[in-house]
Amino acid sequence: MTRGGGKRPTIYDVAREAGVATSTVSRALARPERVNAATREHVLRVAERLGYHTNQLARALPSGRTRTVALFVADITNPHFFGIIRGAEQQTRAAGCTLIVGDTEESPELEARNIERLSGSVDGFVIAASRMSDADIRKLGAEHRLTLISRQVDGVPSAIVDHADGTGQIMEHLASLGHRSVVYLAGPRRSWLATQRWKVISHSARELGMAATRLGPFPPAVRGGAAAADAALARGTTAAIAHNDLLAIGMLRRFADRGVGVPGDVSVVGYDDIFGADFCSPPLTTLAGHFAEAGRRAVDLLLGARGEAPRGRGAAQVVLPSHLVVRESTGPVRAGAKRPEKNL
Amino acid sequence: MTRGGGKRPTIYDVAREAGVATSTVSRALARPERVNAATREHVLRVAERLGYHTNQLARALPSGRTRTVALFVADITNPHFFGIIRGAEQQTRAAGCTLIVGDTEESPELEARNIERLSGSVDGFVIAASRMSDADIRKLGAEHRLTLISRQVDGVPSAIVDHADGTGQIMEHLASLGHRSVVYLAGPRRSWLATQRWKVISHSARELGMAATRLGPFPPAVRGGAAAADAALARGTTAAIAHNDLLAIGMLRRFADRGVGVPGDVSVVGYDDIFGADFCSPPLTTLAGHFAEAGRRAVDLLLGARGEAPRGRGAAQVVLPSHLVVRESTGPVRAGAKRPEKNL
DNA sequence: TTGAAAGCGCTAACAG
DNA sequence: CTGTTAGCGCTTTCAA
Repeated sequence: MTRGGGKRPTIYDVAREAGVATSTVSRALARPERVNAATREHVLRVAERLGYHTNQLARALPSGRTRTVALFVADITNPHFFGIIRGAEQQTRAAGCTLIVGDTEESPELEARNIERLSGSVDGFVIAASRMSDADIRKLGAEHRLTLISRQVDGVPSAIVDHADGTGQIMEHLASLGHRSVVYLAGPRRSWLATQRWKVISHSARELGMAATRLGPFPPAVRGGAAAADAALARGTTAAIAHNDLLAIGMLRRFADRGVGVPGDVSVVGYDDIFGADFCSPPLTTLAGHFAEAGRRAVDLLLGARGEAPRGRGAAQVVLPSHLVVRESTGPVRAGAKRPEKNL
Repeated sequence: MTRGGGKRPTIYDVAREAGVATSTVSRALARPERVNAATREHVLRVAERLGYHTNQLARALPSGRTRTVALFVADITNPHFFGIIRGAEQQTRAAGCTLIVGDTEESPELEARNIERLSGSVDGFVIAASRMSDADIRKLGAEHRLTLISRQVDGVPSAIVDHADGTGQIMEHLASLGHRSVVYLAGPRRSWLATQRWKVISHSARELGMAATRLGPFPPAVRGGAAAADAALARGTTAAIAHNDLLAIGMLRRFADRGVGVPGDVSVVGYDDIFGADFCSPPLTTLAGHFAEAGRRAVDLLLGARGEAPRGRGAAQVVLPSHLVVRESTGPVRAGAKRPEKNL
């Protein structure tokens, strides 16, 4: 409640004024078809006149359905999550529900605590880029309605953008440009994406006859870029794949400061195609995906829309397509470029 | 409620198990000082053992205090609002409350509807860049707990960044570079900021002996940049002030496409210093402010923290400092630059 | 300090 | 189709 000068009218007020029982008012409001058309009209008119609005809290108490869903993101500062938040917000609103957003600051403890705190006040949780362990997520998934974004765990519904396939695209792109070595600047240790991506990178590298090195972890933010760029340089690689665009942009800046040419001396690739990826210098080659759509689907999954499979065994695992956006931060290996050093 | 395999324990369960009355349990939980230390300990231990968690819904029903605040932003896509959202989220969480965010899509109707819908489910509202009329806001402010961000209305608490003073800084900066004319690419018609800024621009222009023209409105987004840039060009101005950084970045892109030099042919200034303003080309001169702090203060105002003045007459109007970040999108007028055309 | 009991506003049987 | 009557889980007088 915000504040009622003279108290907001309740169904009791409407009932008295309309000369009917409260249950009739309740039905007229929530189940119009189960009330005589005439009385319904009458009740509605009285409610209107009194300025009645149903108290969602009171409505939720008996049923336990709050029509609210909570979304947690690992870092609300990262533009990448904007798309997810926006999609989730749209879909939640479309379903007549309300969205709560929380920042878990890359902390699995904070994730768990938030869920604990909000449990009972929301109908379910959507977690984007969860840093919790598979086991903890599975446990939480058994106790609460829960869907994941950018993370897959058996038995828990999820929506991700196909970064595995996308990472393959990145590797082929680099190989076709003549790169013989690649460095992956990894994200947080607990990041599931980081693990998955490295798997694909190292596997593809073997197939393509390239050398691949994993460095890090680095904070997936612009400020992590300097250290990441320096580390990549120390390896003498010709191609660097950053954990995300934020890190890539930070690297671009560092390379510029150090007089290292991009893509002349080194090619740089990012993930997410965030706002700014198209106008940084040079514009960034990056893996794009419909993250707003991922947000929407995750909410759908949670709310049980679209006839999506339930949780537990056979929980729906939505995989959205990704595509590589080639811009100017990647290019052919320059003739006479340094040979990659040995993969330590 | 999410879902309880075997029902979540209630204070009744705890009371029975602990051999006390429910009211004692309630007190032990909410007013520890009003219960005997020994019984309190005992009750707490039992609650712990049973895995009891208070149902916030049930707690809110009698009191009407939901410990939840709603934040509405005009466009959740705009990075500018990220800072505000983040600050609001932090402060809300610090106060032990929960934040709901909503996108009002630049629509005053949607603002009003959202407030109506959530009224009763939240303790108050924070609206950033409201598009409603002063009268409507004042009315809403009388009926609900409400604070504003980037908008001032008599009698309603608010937190803004000092764009009036900041706009003066912009004008002086341009004047000192030798500009004799300036164009303001205005934001949405209903934008209070747009009106305020134009007032300062036209006033400063008179004082500084410059010509000033207002063009627009333009959508305050990157996509609005092309039309804005073309309009500015048609005026033959040497300096353009965009309603926000998004629009400015869009203009930069258009100028580049058309071969117009920035700042050689025309200087460009934006507002907000959003993510990306420092690495677009050229890096953007823009008015910066602590928007996260504005978000924090707005929540403080709402929750009545910091001993801030209440609403009504003398409602607190927090004004945060702004400062001009001079980058490379502004520069001296080139010798032999086109003369500004007559101000129509 | 503790217990009994009356709600908060709405929904959902169960009768009529 | 409509009214009566229990609750939902917690807080809060009012007594004891």
